[in-house]
Amino acid sequence: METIDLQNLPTVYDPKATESEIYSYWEHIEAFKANANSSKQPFSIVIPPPNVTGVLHMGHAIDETLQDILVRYHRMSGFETLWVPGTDHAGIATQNVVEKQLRTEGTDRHQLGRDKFLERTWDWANKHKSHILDQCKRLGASFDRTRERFTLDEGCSNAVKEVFVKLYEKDLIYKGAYIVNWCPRCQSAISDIETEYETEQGHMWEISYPLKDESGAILVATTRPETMFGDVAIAVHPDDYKYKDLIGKKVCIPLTGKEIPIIADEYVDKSFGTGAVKITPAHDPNDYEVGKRHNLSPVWVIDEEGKMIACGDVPPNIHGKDRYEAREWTIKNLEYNKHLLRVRDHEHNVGKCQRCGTTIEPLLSEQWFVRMKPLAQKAIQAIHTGEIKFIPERWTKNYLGWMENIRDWCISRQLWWGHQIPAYYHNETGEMVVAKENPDPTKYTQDTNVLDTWFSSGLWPFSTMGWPNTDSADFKKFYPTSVLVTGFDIIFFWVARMITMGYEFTGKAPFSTVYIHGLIRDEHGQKMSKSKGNTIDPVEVIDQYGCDALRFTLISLCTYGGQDIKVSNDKFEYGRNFANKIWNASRFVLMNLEGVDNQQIDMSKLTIADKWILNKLNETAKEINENIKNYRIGETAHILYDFFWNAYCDWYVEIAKIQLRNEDEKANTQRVLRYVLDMTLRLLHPLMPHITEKIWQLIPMEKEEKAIMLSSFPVYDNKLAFEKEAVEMELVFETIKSLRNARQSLNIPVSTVINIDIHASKEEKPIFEAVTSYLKRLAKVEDIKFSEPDSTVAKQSASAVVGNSKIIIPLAGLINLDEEIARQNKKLEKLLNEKKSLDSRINNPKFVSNAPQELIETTKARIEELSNQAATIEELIDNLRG
RNA sequence: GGGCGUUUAGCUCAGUUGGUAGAGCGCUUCCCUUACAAGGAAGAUGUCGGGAGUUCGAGCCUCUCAACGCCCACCA
Repeated sequence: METIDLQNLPTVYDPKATESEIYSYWEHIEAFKANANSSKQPFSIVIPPPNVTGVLHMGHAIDETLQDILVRYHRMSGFETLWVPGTDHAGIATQNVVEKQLRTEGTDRHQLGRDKFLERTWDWANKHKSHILDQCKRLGASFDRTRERFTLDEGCSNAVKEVFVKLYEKDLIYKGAYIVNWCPRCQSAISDIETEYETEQGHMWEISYPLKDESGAILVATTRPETMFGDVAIAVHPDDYKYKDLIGKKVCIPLTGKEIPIIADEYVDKSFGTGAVKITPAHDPNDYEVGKRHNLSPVWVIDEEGKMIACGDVPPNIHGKDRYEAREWTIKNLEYNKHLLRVRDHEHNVGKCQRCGTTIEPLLSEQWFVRMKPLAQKAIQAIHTGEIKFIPERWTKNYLGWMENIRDWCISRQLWWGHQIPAYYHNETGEMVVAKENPDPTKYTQDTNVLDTWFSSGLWPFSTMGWPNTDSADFKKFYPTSVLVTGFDIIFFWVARMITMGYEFTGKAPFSTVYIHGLIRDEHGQKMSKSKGNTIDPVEVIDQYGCDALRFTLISLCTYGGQDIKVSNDKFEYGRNFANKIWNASRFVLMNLEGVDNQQIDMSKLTIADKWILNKLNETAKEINENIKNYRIGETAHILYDFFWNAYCDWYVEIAKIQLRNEDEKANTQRVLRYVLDMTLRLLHPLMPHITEKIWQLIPMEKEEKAIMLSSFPVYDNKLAFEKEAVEMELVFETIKSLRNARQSLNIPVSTVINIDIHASKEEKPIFEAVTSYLKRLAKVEDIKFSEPDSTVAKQSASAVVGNSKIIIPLAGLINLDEEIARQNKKLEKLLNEKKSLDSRINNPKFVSNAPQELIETTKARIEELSNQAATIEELIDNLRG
């Protein structure tokens, strides 16, 4: 990197210029590249692959940032670290996008044909594939682009075929006719979890089905009258006395007159509706089960587009009509023919397609399924054995609940974009062969269905590592991965499937930890969505505030409990301001490192303040390591913010200004300033990669690595523990604050010179003597005098009681005595209040007998201190009244 | 119907082994002090949702009630 004049750095941090420069530098030195042949301990993460159709949103921002923090932390901590990037082909979503394009061109996929359509979709995917990962680069993601994968690439496709064939051979995949959730718009089956239920205001129609023998009628309640033409029976509860005599009789379907039986089945709830249910096996999951029990053949009346089928069972007037139009026609005609006896408003839940929002049609059709129950066993076991743990823990219950009640997974989709099912049918005999390759393309035709997108995502942790080649270097080195980071919304879709597939095919958990973070919401707590128009574009935030500001803000909002995170645009000022603070403090340090040597800190020449900051840095390093290891990432942001701003900037840098003017202390102070800055930047680097790298490159010192991201992460070091000085400095800070407080509340202008007289206790005197230069500058004191603890106090003095000493500010004629008396009384009251409550505690015999000894000791000591201070203040007040 | 989460300063939220509450923003006062006004200094502000219990001691543990939110199941 070019040399820069450290004296003339801009006063405002410029993230835009910095970020692109720094990211290119990392790419240039290949800092993200993992080495599968390394002897270092591995740490690996696979990215939850964003959809190729996607544009970066806040959910990616938080997810990628958390992963990047873990990755950078481990890389710096000596692990061979791999973060695999990639994208998901997103079956339905992508096909929808391309189909939409075709529609605007006045054509559709059927006119184009499968091959041409796929060609076109591949073009589109290839064009967009890099886009979202390039956007992730703006987030500072340190993933290894040389290992970028796509769920539909050759390797993943090979893994998919391998898995499909193996599962089929073990009878864990089967083909069968079942009621599935059918989306009439996507024209495909979708899985149970792709179906979202919404409460809708509907109606309950009560329809009278006349008995064939004309002895009466049976009243049936339904929310979907248009399906009545597919009825094959009316069911009642076997014990329902109302209907006992009707069981076995026949009724006629109104409007068509088709005869169907009245049957008895336990499924019917006597108390709901009329107690009689129409059974439509082809269009309702429960009815299907009833139909099967009673050997009733299903009758299809609604087709794959949601239109009424032109068959003998459906009245000709509605042949080919949409299901809702058919409903209206049916109701009108039932009413006209006096078959409709009652209509009630009825609130019910309606299934919707997750992708397009279209109301699902339960449809009996032939699909491919994965038998999940046997596969789930190990995935459940893994939680109990602790092989896999969820963070936060509460998600385990959620996961287990789903796993233990898991149902078969419908994996076939009637789409073109995706992994085509590796089943082949003989053109003449129809014989089916399931194999990785077509046994004879001249004789066999491949199944036209493709697999659910999540089928390939479920293999992601090992398909990206070269599996099924278990000898591949990446698989051997980096599988199983270390941790999976994602939002709770895809625990069932994705996490659960990776775990089941991982165990089945690699015999191992694909990761040992699942780290679940909250969802990003808008400032009102609403989920962000394009349709609501309440999204915040991370790229815009980066342009406005900078990537590190975005990252730091988001991270600081992450709680250990994984609560959802509400953000609004201006929240990012928090991170922006912090970045700017880092920049300016660093700028100060760099400006004052002129002529600095390459020496280490001289530990024999440390001042009390040097020891305090080194101790504090050391404690901070310890806490950061612990918190990252425990996935308390939000906490690391708070700790570092507090350390850098409130300790390093507000106190140490201010004190360093004094020490730098002292020729004896200058050189070592420079080294301490530099060392603490260096270490703090390293601690901050995982959170704020760009600014820390930028500044680190500018620090004049010998560096073991080319980049901070490759340097070693600070850990606790015994040599830097200075507990005694840390406590002593607290007294110094309290003294300075008290003096500032006195000046402010007594309205003593900066221009007025004050002197102080320290009546120091024997133990505290050496501390005050060591820091007179700090007191003078930071508390704006001209002259400092020391007196014996019990010396007479000058009349008309303001004062401050700290520790066991008192600081006297003689101010004859300058202050309003009543004001000072009031100020002291307020302080006194505070002390006495605290003392009172501690007294009542210590006077309680039960407390003394039950509380831990250590607490009793500190309570006693505190009471002692409080009473001494209170007595001193009372004396001072008397003196003022004098 | 089952499960989970939330309720703490005006706002947004932290607060894991139970020892009398913190941050950011906002607010008040002073300050352009040669790193930073996106800054510095000094301050004010809380019966920790209601009720009961356990305990020497509860924001934290137990029970209960209330409000809001989410997930799962889904009776036609």
